[in-house]
Amino acid sequence: MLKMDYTCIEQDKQTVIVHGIRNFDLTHIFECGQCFRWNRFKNGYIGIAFGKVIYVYLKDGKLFIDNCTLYEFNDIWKEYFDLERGYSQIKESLSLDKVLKKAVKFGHGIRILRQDEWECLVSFIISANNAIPRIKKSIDYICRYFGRPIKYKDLMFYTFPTVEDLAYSDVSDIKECKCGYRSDYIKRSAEMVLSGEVDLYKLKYLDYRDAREQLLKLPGVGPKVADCVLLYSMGKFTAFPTDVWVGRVMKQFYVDDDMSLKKIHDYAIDKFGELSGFAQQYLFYYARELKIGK
DNA sequence: CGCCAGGGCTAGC
DNA sequence: GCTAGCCATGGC
Repeated sequence: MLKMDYTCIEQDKQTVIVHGIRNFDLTHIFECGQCFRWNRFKNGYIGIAFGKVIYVYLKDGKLFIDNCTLYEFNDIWKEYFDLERGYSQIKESLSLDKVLKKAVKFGHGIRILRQDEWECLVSFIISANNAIPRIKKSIDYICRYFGRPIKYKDLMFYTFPTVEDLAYSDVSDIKECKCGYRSDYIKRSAEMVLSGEVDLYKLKYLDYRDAREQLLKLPGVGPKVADCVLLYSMGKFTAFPTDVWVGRVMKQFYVDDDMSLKKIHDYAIDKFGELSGFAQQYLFYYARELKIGK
């Protein structure tokens, strides 16, 4: 079993080149619903995370990360892209299940990103009862309004605002970012994180249950949003975000049509165990791309 | 026009 | 513990 999904790296001017990359497809990674700030650019994607803009593309079986130093690769992107995890074994285990075998084949290059906790929290508060294009727009507005500008290739990008930026903001300004009734949740959650009432950046050291319980104290955070934050920013792979799409695909292949989302969630975690989060991600991408159950 | 979108909050049981 | 109605906003 391979521990890593790359072999070595080299630097060429402002680009880090990652050799021996496997189980890695940029479209799968960025279009499977786990992140909202990456956009197609030339042969790859351009985006911003942890205050840095990068342009990533695959060529000749190598991953090119432009606008990146060796230090930044090791400090940020190696973990962000979860490159030290071997996905082959995960995919093999999940593929013992007939349905997941198809889903894994369909989204073979999916990797679960390790995003910033705060950005992830706000993003998925916005996601509640919302449509993905609108979620992306609202997050973009928030970054333009409250974030810090960064220039790259004569293009302007904006960092995600800090906890303080939003805790001290005016709710009406958040509303101007088209966040609707979620604006107040964002402001109040920011205040609770800033005060330490919920110690957001320590939650990754707790187990899944305890970290989830803490997240559920935040306004705008229910079971589904909490699981997204746990899975996409804290490496809690027992999380199984159960939204309408996952509900549809589960009802199509696994459970009765009238089962509640909460029961489906519990059923899935019992079935997939430590691999629940990976299973969810393959199933979500499969279901949404193929519009299963709709 | 009504319905839906990566749900959560609240009231009522 | 569970469910029904409500919620901003825009695309269809």
